[in-house]
Amino acid sequence: MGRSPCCEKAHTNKGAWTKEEDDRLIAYIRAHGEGCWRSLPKAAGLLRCGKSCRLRWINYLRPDLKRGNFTEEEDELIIKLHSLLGNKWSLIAGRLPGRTDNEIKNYWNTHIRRKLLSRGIDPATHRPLNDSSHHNQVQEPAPTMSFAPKQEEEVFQEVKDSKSPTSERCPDLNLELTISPPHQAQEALKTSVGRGLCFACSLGLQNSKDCSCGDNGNTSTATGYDFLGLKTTVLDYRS
DNA sequence: AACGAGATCAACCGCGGGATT
DNA sequence: CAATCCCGCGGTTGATCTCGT
Repeated sequence: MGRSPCCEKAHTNKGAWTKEEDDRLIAYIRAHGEGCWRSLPKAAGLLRCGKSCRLRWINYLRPDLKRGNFTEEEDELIIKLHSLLGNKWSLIAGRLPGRTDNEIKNYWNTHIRRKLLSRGIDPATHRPLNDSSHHNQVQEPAPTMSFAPKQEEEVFQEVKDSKSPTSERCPDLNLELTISPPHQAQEALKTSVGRGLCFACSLGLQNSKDCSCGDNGNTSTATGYDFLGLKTTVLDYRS
């Protein structure tokens, strides 16, 4: 099926953005809002393709970007999320306010990969590098991931729907742990997340807005569910 | 000071998939 | 239902920066 090119390549600039281009894009989006990326360049007087404008705005010009170094907490959160979701950078970015998928992807490839390797952990599988049980068919659940019974199938479905490359690349990475009988899930939650703390607290992010401990006392229900943003609105920079 | 190697990150590319016609 | 449009994603590239020699 033929696909029309995203833009008239012959008349578009490429490469690094100039200050003037940035200013034009910012001014246009301030006045008209995001969206209609295909028609935006012409309307804004930019010789760029819509995709390029979108990327520039999302990854660099958005006012709510955090920028700066990643904190240790963010590092650990990214590692945890990657162990569950694989290279779903946009999903991971959705749980890190002010961070973009591109930024996280770059950070993963340049910093975290090396960090995990130095710990003797395979960044692709999140298993010890010399773990011979890697190829076993029967797996133990990952130690820290568990979901409340009520929502676990939804969570599993989301991961499954995402056609996680992790599960294809690493069939041993046990995503099945999300569909355990209720009592197992509860027990796993108590032991792995720790004394009924929510996932955010288990990562040391007490009092963060992702903390669901205090919601309604039903900590175990809120945890994994909320963790993937299925109960609460997934953080969305576009909103 | 000069150079090369490695690290970093902004930007590009191609594709998948939902929405629309 | 098929064709097309458009958005968004993940992988990759290449320019620039940093550091060691």
